[in-house]
Amino acid sequence: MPTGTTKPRERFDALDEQTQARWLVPAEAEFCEYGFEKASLNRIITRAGESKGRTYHYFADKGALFCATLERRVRHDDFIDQFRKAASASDAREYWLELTALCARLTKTLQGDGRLASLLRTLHREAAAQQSFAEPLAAIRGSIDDLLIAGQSIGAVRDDLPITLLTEVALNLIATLDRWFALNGSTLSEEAEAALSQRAFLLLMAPLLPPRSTEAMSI
Amino acid sequence: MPTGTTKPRERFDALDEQTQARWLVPAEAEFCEYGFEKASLNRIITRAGESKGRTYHYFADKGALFCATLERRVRHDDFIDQFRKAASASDAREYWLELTALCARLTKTLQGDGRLASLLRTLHREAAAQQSFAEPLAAIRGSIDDLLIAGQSIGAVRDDLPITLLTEVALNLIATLDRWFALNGSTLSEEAEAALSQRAFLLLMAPLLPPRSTEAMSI
DNA sequence: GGCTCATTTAGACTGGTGGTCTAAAGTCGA
DNA sequence: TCGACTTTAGACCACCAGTCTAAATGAGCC
Repeated sequence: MPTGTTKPRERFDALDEQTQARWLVPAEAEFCEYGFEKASLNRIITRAGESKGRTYHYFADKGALFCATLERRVRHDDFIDQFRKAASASDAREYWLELTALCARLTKTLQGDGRLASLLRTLHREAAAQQSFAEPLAAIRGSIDDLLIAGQSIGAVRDDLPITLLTEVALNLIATLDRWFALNGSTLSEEAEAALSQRAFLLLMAPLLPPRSTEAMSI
Repeated sequence: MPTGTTKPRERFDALDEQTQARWLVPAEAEFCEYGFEKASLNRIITRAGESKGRTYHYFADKGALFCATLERRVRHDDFIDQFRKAASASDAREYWLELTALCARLTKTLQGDGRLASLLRTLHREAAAQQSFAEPLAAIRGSIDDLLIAGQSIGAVRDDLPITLLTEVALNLIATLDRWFALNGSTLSEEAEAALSQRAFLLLMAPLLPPRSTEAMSI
């Protein structure tokens, strides 16, 4: 490493968009096709028409390239607004209606952007990818934490279990539903899938709602 | 390959237990420490004091070795009984009590056998591992399908969503809970963890129960 | 014992991996 | 024009999973 003033990441961010795309376009294609571990950095470099030295000058490692690729696709600004809106709901009904809308929008976004969906699935499946995306991921978890805490304060979300556990459950349920529809959606008609997808939201809601008395009894 | 009569797997199964252990013991240690992808077959072979030729004579590939390693640890006979018992419950209350017991037992088993827990977590996390364990995994999914269908017939389990979706959700919830406790359990006292773990079972139950009317309304 | 033929075995070898290193080329202020 | 620093190309490294060849071994059979 040089005198220590600039890090690969800063150097890359300073590049103009077009130059950045030289790596990010082939990288996205590669990561979408092969996932993280099986993606070949050598192949990406070759397809980018770049050299190894230059590549490692701008990226600390394979994970940093994946991170940059994912960050370019992800546009969370709009979602943050909807998060805030849901968090400021004044009763349980409004809260869950907002979350329903948010989820529907997420679904639509993923359906409209196959590349993003693919990268996110890779992120969810591969531990190595999660590691390189650790900070953004922690921020997302934090946002969900906040959202659930807001839900608790109006009685929309159970408060008999640790927040981080609920967040983990919610995050993994979303990923599970997404994956199931990605695998099984093709066997359904367009409308059937939409209807089912809406109903499947109940699966996400159910474990987050305050428990019913009958459940508590049975333990 | 030889005349085609015997396959690597058959050859390995024909070996006596002690000889099998020459591979399986170091393989288990390696897979537990590094997971599937990052485990080094070369290292396993070296630690086993075996040669590459002999190893590939008994195992088709790295996945086959992982499969054999996992199969040795997994003792599902006893669980099958409990599955059957739950499936033959005559009302919802009995059904869920049985499942509670089954889950408690699973928890205890995993706590008592760290190696098994580690291998199962690897299986859940890494797609490549799942691929080599595909048939057993399909069998497990089938068993859960059956269990849920039995639950539906006595009104213990919702029937407004595809069974395979419910199974996937259940399987992933179990894995999520297990992982959360593996990561966060150390910060809890023994009793607190046990109590919490029992309460967390509600998270698994909730999405499987027939929906309450208020939920259905809010959609 | 010998002969034959198939199986078993050791380990060199292959084409790939992510990542490092060196030395040349470029850049820029004085 | 010099010197100091940054950027760049690509040879190189250790290691990977998996293949291949040629020697060793073993089982029947004479």
